[in-house]
Amino acid sequence: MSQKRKYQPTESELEILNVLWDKRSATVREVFEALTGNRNTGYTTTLKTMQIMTEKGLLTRDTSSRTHIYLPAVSKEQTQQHFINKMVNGLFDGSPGRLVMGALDNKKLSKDELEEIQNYLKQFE
Amino acid sequence: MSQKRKYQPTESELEILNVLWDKRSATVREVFEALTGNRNTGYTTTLKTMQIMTEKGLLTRDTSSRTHIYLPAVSKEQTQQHFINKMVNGLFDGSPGRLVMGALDNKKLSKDELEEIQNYLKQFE
DNA sequence: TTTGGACTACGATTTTCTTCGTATTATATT
DNA sequence: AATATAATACGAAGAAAATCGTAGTCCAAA
Repeated sequence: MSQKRKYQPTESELEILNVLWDKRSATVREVFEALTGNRNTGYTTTLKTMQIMTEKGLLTRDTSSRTHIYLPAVSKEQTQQHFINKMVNGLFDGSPGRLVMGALDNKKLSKDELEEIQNYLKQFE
Repeated sequence: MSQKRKYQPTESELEILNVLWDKRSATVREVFEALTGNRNTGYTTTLKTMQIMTEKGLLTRDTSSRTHIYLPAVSKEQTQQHFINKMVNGLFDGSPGRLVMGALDNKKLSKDELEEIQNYLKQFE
């Protein structure tokens, strides 16, 4: 029974998580730097959001030094599955298969990716 | 160039759209009835939300009778693609293929659905 | 014809998310 | 040592979403 988490990341929290999933761990400054380009918000916005995420249990942090070091407390895969389920239930009549087919229809799907999927599918046979 | 819609449905707007996509058209009362079971909100909440959705251009309505009749103004497929793209960008590194594989990993995927996907994939070869 | 039920309109409240400014403290540079 | 730089904490404003209550209107049944 996969215990349902109380808090799931919001949109801007997801952007922060993406940075942390990529870097494994980072300071607020590093996350902020990685984010500029995408977003255009102030440093304290990122700080505040990461503090809230820590309260929510989405991040953990090492506060032993003055400059705190943050880590993701939720895995990317776990989060992906949550949103896949949400999408399946909310938009694909509860059928994961329909989501798969919807994603296969996606215009941005490349030949290479299609081939990769073909191969991936073999493992289910 | 698929013109990007100004408004995309929120979560509770999506629930309403699902009813309308299913029924093709419905009154507020009918939507409300269909929703009880899922949600537990008052009638005027549904009414208000549907009025806002009409302002946003997500619904249209026939107001010639006292009891208004609502219709979806956006297609399900179009909406699905929007959220697929959003998910791909926000959670799957911009790769639709990874979303497909994530959805294939979904526990609730049945044997039948897998087979259906296998067949569906053939059309891309 | 009166009255009760069902409908719409709309303002207002609550909650959640996002953003920022300011105060305070620690560190580093001159 | 003094000052500038950079970090955290925190309150609060702003915006969007969700919810509800009430007022007013139409219609049908008694």
